[in-house]
Amino acid sequence: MRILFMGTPDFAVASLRRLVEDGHEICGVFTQPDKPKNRGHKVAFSPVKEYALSRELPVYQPVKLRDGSALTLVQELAPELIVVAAYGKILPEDILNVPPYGSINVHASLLPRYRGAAPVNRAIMGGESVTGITIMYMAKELDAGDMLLQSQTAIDPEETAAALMARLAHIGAQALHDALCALQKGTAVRTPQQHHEATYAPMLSREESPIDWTRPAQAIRNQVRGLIPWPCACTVLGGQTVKVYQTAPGEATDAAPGTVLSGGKRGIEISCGDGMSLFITELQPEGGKRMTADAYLAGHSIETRHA
RNA sequence: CGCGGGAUAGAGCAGUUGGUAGCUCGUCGGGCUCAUAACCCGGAGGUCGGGGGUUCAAGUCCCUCUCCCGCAA
Repeated sequence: MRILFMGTPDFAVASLRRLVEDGHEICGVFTQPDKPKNRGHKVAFSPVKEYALSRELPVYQPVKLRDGSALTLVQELAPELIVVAAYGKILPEDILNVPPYGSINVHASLLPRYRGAAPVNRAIMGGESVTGITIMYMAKELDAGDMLLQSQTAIDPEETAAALMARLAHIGAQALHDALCALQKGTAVRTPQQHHEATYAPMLSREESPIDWTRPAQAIRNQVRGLIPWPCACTVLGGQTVKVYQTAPGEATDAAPGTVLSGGKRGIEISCGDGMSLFITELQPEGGKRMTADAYLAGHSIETRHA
């Protein structure tokens, strides 16, 4: 099939790669414009752009989609189908309606739950034990279109958002493949979403990083897992901000939330809001590298209070 | 030229006004203990990121290169 692909991060690359390997004709790849990103002010290409360039696929990086020129471009590319995976821009209806087969989206949640920009992170932060991929037709309202198929997977209790995201990228690619097969055979079924059960997964923000130790231990552990690799949960230890990468379950305690109870081989034990503690087992101080709590303790003294 | 922190023993850190490098953990050997994520004794391990300069003397001061990281985007 002649496909116009739109995506930006690694999650989207898996789907694009699968389309290419399945022999589809990729008439164009839309991805977010290059922006000054890293330290310094170096511009970095999106993972999708990197991959597209390596396959010599035509890359387009429109800044605005509603000024008419993007619509004209899509019409000129004349795709039979548009496939979107974590593109990061809202598509106007007139563009969605260009291809005869319509426009479909690879979304990393079991819709109608977790509609929006950060479904994987929010699912983990919400303590979910199951999530998945939904392939759906795109509609005017965000992530509200009719579903083509879903594929679910269990979330390991210790799995980080980064790890789950990588798994879902592959599951998504497979689901996309299956959906396209159904579309081409004409066996695809449209299932409307149960809109009243919809929940939303808004974009993550840096303000969600600081750990609130008055929350329950498990909620904090979910926050730590869910915010990896960005923005990461953080707290203040000995006057300096540290990112918390991994935690382990603790024990019952009656200490005030946020109290450092111990520091040893099991990690740095801190009391939480529900009478339980947790152990920080892996962290990263400002300006330092990611390290185990054990290593951190070798060169930092423990203080008994923090923010 | 966006702001800033850092590079010292396998790991994490100290190192004062320049004077031949120290701590914690780990590691090796020994001891103690019913036992230990415990404790005691002893040992090994570093051309102080690379290059250049100042000096009688540089981890420490100056210049430069490379790499790592936090913030901001």
